[in-house]
Amino acid sequence: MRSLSELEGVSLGIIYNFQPCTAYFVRGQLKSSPSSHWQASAGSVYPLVARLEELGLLSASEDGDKRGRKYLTVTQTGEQQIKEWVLSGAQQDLVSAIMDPIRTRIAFLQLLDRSEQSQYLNELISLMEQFFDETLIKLQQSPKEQDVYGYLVALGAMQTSEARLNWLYEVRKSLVSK
Amino acid sequence: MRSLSELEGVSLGIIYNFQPCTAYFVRGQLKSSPSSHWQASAGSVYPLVARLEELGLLSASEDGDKRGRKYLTVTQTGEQQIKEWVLSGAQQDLVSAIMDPIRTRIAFLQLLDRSEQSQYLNELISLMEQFFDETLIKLQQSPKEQDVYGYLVALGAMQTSEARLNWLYEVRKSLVSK
DNA sequence: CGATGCATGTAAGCTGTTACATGATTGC
DNA sequence: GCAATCATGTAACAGCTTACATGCATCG
Repeated sequence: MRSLSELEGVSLGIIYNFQPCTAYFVRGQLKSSPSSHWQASAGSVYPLVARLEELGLLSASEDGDKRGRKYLTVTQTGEQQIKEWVLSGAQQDLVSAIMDPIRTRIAFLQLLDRSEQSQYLNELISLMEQFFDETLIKLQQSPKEQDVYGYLVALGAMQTSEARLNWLYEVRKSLVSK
Repeated sequence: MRSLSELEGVSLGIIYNFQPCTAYFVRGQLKSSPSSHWQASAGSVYPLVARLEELGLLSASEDGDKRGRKYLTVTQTGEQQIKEWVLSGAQQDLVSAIMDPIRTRIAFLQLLDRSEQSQYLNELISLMEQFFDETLIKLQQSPKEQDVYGYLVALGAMQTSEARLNWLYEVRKSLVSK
């Protein structure tokens, strides 16, 4: 059986953690996740659910309630597949591949003149500080004892964010004093 | 004019930094970039170059040399587009959206039993240490005076990597001692 | 003279996006 | 009663991947 894509993996995982739940709920979880990378549009999630159902990884309640809600649960095969997906993290490319759109752009900062550069960096730093504060608050709200895994994920998001922010300070320092 | 995708942005940027150069060279640069997220298969780069040429953002030497090489250069319009792409980094979603496949998987670690968890975490940490060492070496080889931007990118990759590794240590600590 | 690397490209297929369309329920 | 939110889905399209196909150049 083919391996799951990232979106398939997280989606199945979310369904597993909150089952029985709806596809709509999964979308909400994805949107509010610390890595807000997941846009999880309707056009991706519903076909995805249909796909996973056809593969026998999850089952849906027949034509839902009067409101049209279909409740999803993960099958045993599905559970096994999530495990394999989680374990597939232990590969060089997944460990190394951390893409940062800001870092990517810094490589081409020389295209801007000096004043544009410092203005841009100030904007970036301001936005990053905002985001960092948000992740800090989310972390403090995250109940450490109740859901260790959720807490650890929030902690990771916060620490990565902190590292990026500190790096941006260094970038500004070396480009301004240059 | 529509805005550039991430891959289009970096590719144009690379061509700008190294022009005149070939599409093949761009692929090589993408592969060796610190964010090795970019796979840059032939099937993506060549159509991309054709696309950007049609948009008038870059121009290619007519049917290349005997060896078939086509040299690419960025037009003035293209230069302006890179600038806009760089500046487009100052948006909340780009500042926040840092996706980490490892962090994503930790959210579902409870599916593994205790011994599987610690074995998995040890594997991850071992791989991360390897990758961190590599980024450190790359950073030390990166000539700080000659190419500040390249140095800063490498520095960012190293610091993010360091933060992730330290986070993984904390994850292991809290899950083992639990 | 054969393997490896340089260099170009195409075709099929999958996944995801945007935009649209529909209808029930809840709260003001 | 109307707006917002819950909830499902579809159609067109874009972008990227894998796999394939081709040919020249260089080095041992």
